[in-house]
Amino acid sequence: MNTPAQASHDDSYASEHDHKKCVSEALGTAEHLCVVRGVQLTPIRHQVLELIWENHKAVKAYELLDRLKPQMDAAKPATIYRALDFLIEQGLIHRVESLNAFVGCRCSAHQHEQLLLICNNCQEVEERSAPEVMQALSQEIKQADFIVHSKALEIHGICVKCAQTMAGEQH
Amino acid sequence: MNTPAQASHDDSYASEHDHKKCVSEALGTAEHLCVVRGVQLTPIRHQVLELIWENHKAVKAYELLDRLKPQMDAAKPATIYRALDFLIEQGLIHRVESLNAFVGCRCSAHQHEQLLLICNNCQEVEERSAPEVMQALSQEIKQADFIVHSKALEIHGICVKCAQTMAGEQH
DNA sequence: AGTTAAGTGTTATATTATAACATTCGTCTT
DNA sequence: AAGACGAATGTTATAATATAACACTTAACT
Ligand SMILES: [Zn+2]
Ligand SMILES: [Zn+2]
Ligand SMILES: [Zn+2]
Ligand SMILES: [Zn+2]
Repeated sequence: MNTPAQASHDDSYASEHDHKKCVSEALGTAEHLCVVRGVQLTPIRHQVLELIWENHKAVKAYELLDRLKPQMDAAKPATIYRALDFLIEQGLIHRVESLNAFVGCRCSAHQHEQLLLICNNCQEVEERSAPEVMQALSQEIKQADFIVHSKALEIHGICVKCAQTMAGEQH
Repeated sequence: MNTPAQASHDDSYASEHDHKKCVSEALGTAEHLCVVRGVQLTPIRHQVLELIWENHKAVKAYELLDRLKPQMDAAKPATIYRALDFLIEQGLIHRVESLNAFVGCRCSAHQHEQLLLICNNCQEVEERSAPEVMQALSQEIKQADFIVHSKALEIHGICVKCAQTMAGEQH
């Protein structure tokens, strides 16, 4: 009937925020946008989006496949990749190029290209719209006479929570 | 539909600049840096670096392998990946995350993290140090309390030469 | 009914990357 | 000289990521 064990375990981010709200907002926005756009958020696509939103970590396609199989025995790589293609096209998830992985997008309704801060320790991804960076980038690209199709702006490192945890453990 | 209308000769960039100079500078710098650092630019590593520098396009690992085989029949995937790992560690090449490909670095001796402008038409990659972008990025990352390990800043689109070619062909 | 387009099922394969262990070779030690 | 070592490479196998190709279903439209 429901899924009680969602935000209770090792999810560090979830321990500090109301992740159910993240999920319901993301799914609600996705459903709304798909209706408005006249595209189909089919059961498979919806399930994959939910799986991606289990947490804020970047997740691999084959890990999603493993997570989907219990609910859908017929799931194959194409099942996942087709759903991912759709979700990316609709701007509902980000592909994290430097990890070959995927993460839910919190800004589906607005501009989609964001700066991604990717923690090498916990795999969580923080999106930032970083307007000053984007402004400087526009200038730079204009100077280069380059016609932009898409941007991948990915920073790897240690997020603030992991940094605190590590500091507390003092090596 | 329209045909892709690629640049007819393989080396559009080279037709407009002295590419031999690019190569000799890149190899010279690499040799020098490796001596200074006390690391070995072995024959295999040197050959792979030369192959990467055949042009300014992002090149795939298995394409390099194919190019290496005539010179080195024993070449296997590990041969290439080990050489690439070394060249990346030494900052002599960039890994283009969004293409799973590699390109020579023109700034080996200086800072290595650059903005990459990647042409979807000709695959050439332009590096730009983009100081204003980097400055804004530092600010943004600082605000996020994030500890940076590495950056992947990749813009896809159409380079100025391809744009001109396309415009000349009047679509 | 016939046609079409989107979505999915299914099988197979292509592409990218790493693991694991053996061998070679130069250098340092004894 | 013999042995030990570490770096690089040789070699085999496999893991991980992604796409191609074609069949089938469904719903909408003609
Ligand atoms: Zn959340
Ligand atoms: Zn973290
Ligand atoms: Zn050149
Ligand atoms: Zn181009």
